[in-house]
This record gives sequence, C-alpha cells and structure tokens, in this order.
Amino acid sequence: MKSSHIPRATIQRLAVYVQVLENLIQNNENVISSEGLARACGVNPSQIRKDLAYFGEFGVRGVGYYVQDLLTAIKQSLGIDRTWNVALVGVGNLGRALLRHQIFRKRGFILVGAFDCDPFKIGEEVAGLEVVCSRRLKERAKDLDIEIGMITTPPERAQRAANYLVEAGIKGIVNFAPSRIKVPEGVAVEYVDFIHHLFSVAFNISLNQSKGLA
Amino acid sequence: MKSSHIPRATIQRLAVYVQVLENLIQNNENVISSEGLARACGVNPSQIRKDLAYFGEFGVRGVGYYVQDLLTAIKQSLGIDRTWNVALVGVGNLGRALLRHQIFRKRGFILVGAFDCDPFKIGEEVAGLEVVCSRRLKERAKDLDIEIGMITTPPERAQRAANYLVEAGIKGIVNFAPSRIKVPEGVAVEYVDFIHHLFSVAFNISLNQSKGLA
DNA sequence: AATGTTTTGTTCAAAATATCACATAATTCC
DNA sequence: GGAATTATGTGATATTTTGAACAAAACATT
Repeated sequence: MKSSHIPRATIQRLAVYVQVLENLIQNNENVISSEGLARACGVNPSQIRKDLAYFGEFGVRGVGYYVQDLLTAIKQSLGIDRTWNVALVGVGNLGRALLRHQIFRKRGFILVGAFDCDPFKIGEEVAGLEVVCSRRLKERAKDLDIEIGMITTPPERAQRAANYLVEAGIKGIVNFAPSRIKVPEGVAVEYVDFIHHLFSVAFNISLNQSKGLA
Repeated sequence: MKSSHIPRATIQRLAVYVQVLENLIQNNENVISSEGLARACGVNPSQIRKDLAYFGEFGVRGVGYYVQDLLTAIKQSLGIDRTWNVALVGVGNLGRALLRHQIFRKRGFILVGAFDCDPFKIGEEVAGLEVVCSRRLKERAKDLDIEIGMITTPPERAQRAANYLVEAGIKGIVNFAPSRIKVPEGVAVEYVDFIHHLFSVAFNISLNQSKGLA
C-alpha cells in the first residue's frame, strides 16, 4: 500500500508490535502469524495486516512473518533504525530516574544533555552528565546534535522549557509535566502522564463494579 | 445523555480537561466556555460538549461552565472524587522515583505498599515505606485495603507481578514494564511506556522532514 | 416584559477506523 | 507435478468517532 496518511492509532500499535517481537526474539521464535501476534498484542489479526500494509509487504503467504525481518521493517518504518540524541530538561526526582534508566539507551534514545534552571543543581553530575543551565540549551544542542527534548519540570515551568527547546531547533518533545504546551507547527509533541492512566484504571474499576451490581 | 458505552478516547480527554481545569483554578478563572476549554486542550468544542454529555449536563447555556463545578463533576464521573490505595511492585530505579513522587498523593492515589522479590531490597525503607516480599502481597492487600497495583519490574517479571496482584484481589493494574500481561476479565489494565512516545516523536520528526523535502 | 445575545445540549451527516471475507500466493504432502 | 493447506494482502462492509449545524435555554439590556 505505502499510503499517505497513517492513523495515530496505527503508530501506537506498531510500538506494541515492536515490544512483543523483541520478546519473541528473546524466546528464539523465528516465525509468527498475524493471528499469533494479534493474540499476544490483544488486537485483531486483520488489524495487524492492515497496519503493516501502510508500509509495505513484510509477510510470506502460507507462512507468516519472519520475526527478525518484521522487526527490522517496522523499526525502519518508524524511523527507529538509528539512534536519536535526547536532551532532558528538569532534573527533579523524575528527571533523575529517567537519566539513570538504561531503557532509553537500549532503545536507541541517548540522553546526551541534562538541563535545569536551578543554580543549586547546575554543575551537579547525574548518570554521568553534568547538569547545565537551561539558558545554554541552544548552544549545547548544536554541539551535541540533539533532536529530541524531554520535559520533566514542574507543570508551571513546562512552557518555558518547551520554549528553550524550540529555540534550540529541537523538532520533537516528550512532555512528562502535567500541563499542555504550545509549540510552533512542525514540532511534534507527545504527552506522558501517569496520572491519566491511573484515572483510566480508577474509572474502569468503578465501571466494572457498577456493572457487577446491575 | 447518561449513556451506556463511553469511548476510551473520551476518558483520556476527560483526564486532559481535569488537568486544564485545575490550572484555571490556580489562575482564579471561574467560568469557561467549551470554546475556551477546547483551545486550551487542543480539541474541538463540540467534542467537549459531547464528552460531557455522556455523564450529564454540567454547563449553563449562554454562560459556559463554572470551572469548579465542572471539575467536581468530571472527577465524580471518573470515580476520582475519592482516594485510592495503591501497591507498587518492583522497587528498582523507576519504582523508587515513583514512590518518592508527590504527584500521586496529590491526585488521590496513595502509595501504601512497596513490594519486591529481591531479598536484598526487602526490609529497606523507601519514601517512608518498608519494602515487603511480593509473596506477601495478598495478605497485605487486605490489611491495607489496596485496590490498584502499579508494576515497575523488569519486563520478564511483569507477568509474575501481575499474578500476585490478581491473586490479591486487585481490580486494576498500571503496568510500567515494557511487556504485555494477561489478566482475568474484570481486571482493568493500563500500559505506560515512555518508549512508545519516543517512537511516536521519532516517527513524526522523520515524517515532517520527508514532507519538507517533498 | 420583550428582545437580543450567548453558549449549551443534541441531532445528523461525514470522516476515520476496524472487521470481515475472500482472492492470491507460498508451502507441504502425496 | 498437482492438490490441499495455510496465511497473507486487500477490497467491501460495518462500526465508531468526529465535526457542523441548529434548536433550546439562560442571561443581559432596554
């Protein structure tokens, strides 16, 4: 198909497929059908075939998908068949935990800069990185070839952090602060908010319980 | 309307409305129109009115929504007009950061238990909680009145953690580990995976760049 | 009190998304 | 080598979700 517009939902599912495929590789499974993958991901088999069709034909009829090949193909499609340099703004509790977390590097997102505006934090070393003043983001972004920013400031500072990142020419932001930010067109923003997921779970529990009573 | 089935997307947006409304209260704004709220949330005004209609009529025609009233109404609808006791399983880097994070308590999710199966961690104190062996989850869940579990183990341990939680009678799980888990019907699961969001940003950057070239 | 203004709640059409079903292609088995 | 089997890719169909439009309701003004 190699189509033009790809649904956001498809992208999110592709990320799930990557997750599951990597586990399959761990278990030395070489081939999987759309049905098998669907079961593991909790979606419909056609869904998977459709999602993949946006990017090309990766399967073999009568056989299924070669796990390693499919994984490579999806990664290429998502643009994660390479590494990305990432700057983190806001070295608080969460920021520190993320800086120390190995998972980013493992998945090709390399934290190359840590920024904060608190003079007490500047100069401190966290996970092998020296904390630098946020004002110096622009200058550093060029040297370090940073393309993605992660915001882990308190909510009221998120917009300012975003401004620094945009000014530094960053083209994508993952915002962990619980507030919406405004950025110019052409800058991709994703929001990560644990609380939203807890809300969702709380709602579903309440729902299930009221269903049980009915 | 007070309708039966509520789209998942609606729930996620309600969580965003809560976020924005709380910021409005901070700024002493008392009334907001669906249009104003829509702008702040980056959605369509009809969308908002529709989302709210699932739960009742909260606005005043010709006026808009009283911010505090609306917030209260949404919280009630989501089942977050109360506190929820939460258990965390997996006291690693991320687990520690979450245990120390104030935001959960602030939003009514109280971390009352920390569990891990590593003997070196058991007995340790983190954020005022003693780390307890995961095997004792069931016994503790009753005493502590735990209703929600958060999994922050490595991916290969996530399923076991989920099993302990289910066995303990927990009805909702937020899984931070990058792997899918299987749970019986009636248990609500939400997945939080930062990497997914980074994938999404990476994809959109690649996309924007290829658009720029075209 | 009547009219005008504003903004909600809701209907209806359209767009987007998911699922079904089947023709197509690769493989296996006789 | 041909028939049977399996599982993909995709066109058609169904469902879900969104957005536009408008009638109903509250308030403001005269």
